[in-house]
Formats: sequence, structure tokens, C-alpha cells
Amino acid sequence: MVSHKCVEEFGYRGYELPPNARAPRSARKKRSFEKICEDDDQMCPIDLLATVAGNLLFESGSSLMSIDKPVNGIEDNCVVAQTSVKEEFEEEEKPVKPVTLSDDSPYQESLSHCGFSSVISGKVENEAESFSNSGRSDSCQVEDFSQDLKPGIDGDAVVLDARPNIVASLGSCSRTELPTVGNVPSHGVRDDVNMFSRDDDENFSGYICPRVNKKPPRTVPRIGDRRIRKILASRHWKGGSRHADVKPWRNHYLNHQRNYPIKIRRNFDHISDSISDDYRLRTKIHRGSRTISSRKGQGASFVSSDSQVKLRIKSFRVPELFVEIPETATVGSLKRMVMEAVSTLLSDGHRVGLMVQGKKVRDDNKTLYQTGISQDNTHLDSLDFSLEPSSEAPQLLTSYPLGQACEELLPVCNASNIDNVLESDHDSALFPSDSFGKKSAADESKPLVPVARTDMSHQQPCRRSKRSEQQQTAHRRIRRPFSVSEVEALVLAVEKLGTGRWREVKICAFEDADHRTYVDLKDKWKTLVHTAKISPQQRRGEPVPQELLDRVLNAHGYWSQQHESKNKQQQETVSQAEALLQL
DNA sequence: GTTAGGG
DNA sequence: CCCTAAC
Repeated sequence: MVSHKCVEEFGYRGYELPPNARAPRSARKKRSFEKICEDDDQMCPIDLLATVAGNLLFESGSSLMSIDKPVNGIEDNCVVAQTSVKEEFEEEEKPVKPVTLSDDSPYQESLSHCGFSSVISGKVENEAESFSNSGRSDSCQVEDFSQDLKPGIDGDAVVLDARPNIVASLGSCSRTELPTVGNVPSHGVRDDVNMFSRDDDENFSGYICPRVNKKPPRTVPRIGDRRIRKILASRHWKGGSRHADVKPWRNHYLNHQRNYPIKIRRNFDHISDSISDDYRLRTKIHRGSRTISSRKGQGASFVSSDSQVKLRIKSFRVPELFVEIPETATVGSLKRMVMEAVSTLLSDGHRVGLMVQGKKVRDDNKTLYQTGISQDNTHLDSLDFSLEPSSEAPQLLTSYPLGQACEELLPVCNASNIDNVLESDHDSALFPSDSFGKKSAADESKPLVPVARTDMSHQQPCRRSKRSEQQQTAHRRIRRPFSVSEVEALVLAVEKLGTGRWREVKICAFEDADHRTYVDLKDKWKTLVHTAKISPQQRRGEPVPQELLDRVLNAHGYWSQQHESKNKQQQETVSQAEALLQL
């Protein structure tokens, strides 16, 4: 809430949070797109499962579904999730043929390229087993990069349901294709990274490392196998019967769009397999007092004398990635587009968050043991990882397509989805609801953040320069137009304090509005003055009541006059002093 | 760190 | 909203 220090003096009470933090103008142009998102709040996600967790997790199918208690009051979801997983497990899981990878296996190489991490301790071989069992594509898979999309698209927005090459967590890896070992670059880069245990405090076992990829792929994106399907409306995601082609894992996702933490069970053999939430990580924990962890990448192994806690991040999803693409675009370009969007989404501004028993652990220097993450601690029952923005604003990428036919390409992610990850955060300016009295941001604030615009017409020349632009603007804060009530509060404060005292204005009227800096207020005042001076027809954005604009002009005039007279006085003083000095 | 102003 | 100069 806005501080009432000023407000009370002026008897003003009307201030409230702007209902919607909006995306930059570039995003707002895509109204149709936003509409999709609004109408279909949570129904058109691209789920990117990036994991190396293999069929290992499903060695014991029946035990997978066990869950002791509802997580954060979403019991129903959990139950459904379990059911779904179970079903697909039964349907899709196949016996696995063991394959052992040598230490120098190209598989390791491929892992190192990946964008996400999965946590394993000495389990690479097992992972590989599941990978090796990968079969060919299923009916959903589109292999031909040059294939036209048209046959599958009815003119509505296409929503991609993307999966990485390896999606073992849902037991469907038998359907996915293992990238050609040893030929990674040409076939696609694995979306997974293994991070192995370390002994020191800061690099705890089971670290999740979203790979920061400042530069989205320039040439052929390494997208790997993706499943593509269209949806026309949200309802299409719901009943499975309407989509005979929808795989069980898909239903699994469709039914579980809501955010909730992923529970980690203490025992490897009894894992809660609740579906991961957006930005939440599915983890698994293994207990052992003395563990041998092999570091495949370095061909080394070590024995730790410490008690080790093994964590396993099974997968996580990228939420609400919307893609709009001409039906004449090729499948390859679509894949590239998705890859870029996903890369962008994950590349910048994300860090790993950790919650123990629902409480955020901010101190990175704490040991796991101090945090309560130890092999014999019950806290392991509620260990949550999350991906959260590490910077104030999500990355805005704008790679402007040149071709007219490709104008409307705009993958969008709904940033509100990560809101609840930040539920206890007050340090993020991303979500005004947080600092304005805990409104339900998911309901009231849906900043649509464009994460990428992809040039589908292969007009490479412009990409370079645009890329550098992207990097330059990567940390630009999200645009958040002032609401009328904010303007009112600002006007009130300036009326009282005058211009030129922006820090005080901030403290007086916007103290708790973390996303409004005094520079912002100063800038807003500047634009308000300008707005008040121009004709109403020339004004843009949410109309500011004329009454307020009048007050702006009045205050501006008054304080300008004050400054003038002040300066005049100073000048007089100076000249008098000079005159005195000359005498 | 604040303020002012251009971009 | 960003950047920077000036204080």
C-alpha cells in the first residue's frame, strides 16, 4: 500500500494498486494473443520437461504414487496427478535395457550443453538406461523440419507442448528419442545438466543449475524432439476423450497447471510423484550416511566422509509459453521459435530458490545441515526448489521480424505464474501485488511478458544487431503504467512537497511501492506535465482525469515559480556578494 | 545517493 | 524506463 503519511494529511484514501501491470507496448500490440491468455488462463502451457531423471524413478511403479498428505492444500491436484502418472506409467513404461556409458561417453558431453539441470549422484548409468531405451517418435512427433504446419493448424493460435529429448520423469522416455550419441550438435542439445555433489557448503548436493544462456541460439536451435499439437480453446485441453492422440502424460499436465510445491520424500523408494508445478522442481531425495559419488564428467569418483543428502530434481516445466505462428511457417522454424522462447525464458534472470518447510532459505552460506536438510531431518519432507527471477524484471527480447508475413510472432510467457514462487518475497518489483497488500496476483496481475520474437523469414542479417539490442535491454524493467490512483497519489505528494524532492515524494507516497523509484516518480511527473499540456486526442494510455491533469499543471506552475523565485533570490544574493567582494 | 534532463 | 552528468 501506498504510505499514508501524505495521504492522510490530504485526506486521501483512494489509492490502490494498478490492477494490471502490463507488458511493454510491443506486447500490448498483440491483443489477440493476450486474449488467448486471458481466456485461457492456464490452459495453454508449453511444458518443457528438462530432465535426466530416468526410468530409474519408475522402477517401482506402485510406490511412485504414494503421497502422505496434501501439499499446500492442493490435495485434489495431487491426487489427480498421481493418478495420471500412474496411468501413463502403466501404459508407457517398458522394460529397460541397461546400457552403461563410459566416462568419456559423448553423452556426458551432451549433458554439459544442456539448459537445465537434473540432480543425480552417481546415477548416470541408470539414466542412460532409460535413454537408451528410447524408441522412435510417436504420432505426435514432427520430424521433418521443413514440413509445413498448415495441415495441423486451423488458423488459431498454436500452442506447443514441448518436451525435451529425455522425459523420463513421466515414464514416457520410451517414446522419446535419444540424441545421437556423439553427434550432439547436429541433432540437438540435451536439455539437461548434471551437477554433482560437492562437499562445501555452498554447492550442496543436488544443486539445480539452470544454465544461463545469454545468447539464444543463433543458427539452428537445438530443439530436439518436440511434440506438437494444437489447441483451439482451453476446453480442448481438458477432456482426454476429445483427443485420442493425447498421451497420458499430456493429460497429466493438462490437469495440473496450478502452482504448488513439489514435495520431496525422504526415501528414494518412496517418492512423492506429485506433478511439478511451474517453476517448481520435482525432486527426489536419497538418504545415505556414506555415499560414493562418481563424477562422470571428470572420470573421477570420490568418497565423502560427510553424510550426504542426495537430491534428485526430476523435472520442471516452463509455464505458459504462448506461440503464435503463421500456418505457413515450417515446422523447423516453429521449433526454433519455441527453443528461442524457452531459452530466453530460462536464460536470464532466473535463480534457484529453495524452500524448506515452506520457508524460503535466503542465506546461501548456510550449510544444508543448518538449513535442516540432512539425512535424518524431517525437513526433507518439505523441500522445494523453484526457479525464480533473479533480476527485477524478466528479460525482454525483441527480435523484430522483417517479413510482413511473420509479423505476429510473439511467444509470450505469463509471468504471473511465477508469482507464487515469490510469495514470501518482497524484494521483487515484478509483482506489485506483493507490495500492495497481497492481492492475488494470479488473478489480478497478469503481466504478459514477451520473451522472444523470432524472425521466421530467415532474414539473418538483422538478427545480429537485434541480438545485441536484446542483451542491452535484457535487464530493462517491465513497463508498468501508472494507474489513475497512483497518479493521484503522486499529484498529491507533489502538491505538498513540490518538484525536486523526489526522494521525499517517494517516501511520502510510494514508500511501499517497491517498483516505483523516485526516479520513476520524477519521470512520471515529467510525462504528466507533458500530458497535461497536450490535447486529449494526443494522449495515450489509460486516460488521466482532467481534474488531475489540471492539478498537475497547477502544481507544476506553482513549484516552477517557486524555483524561479528561489533561483532569482540566489542570483541576487550571489551578485550582491560579488558586488561586496569588488568593493 | 539525489536530482535533472536527454534519450 | 534508462542513462548520465552534476551535485
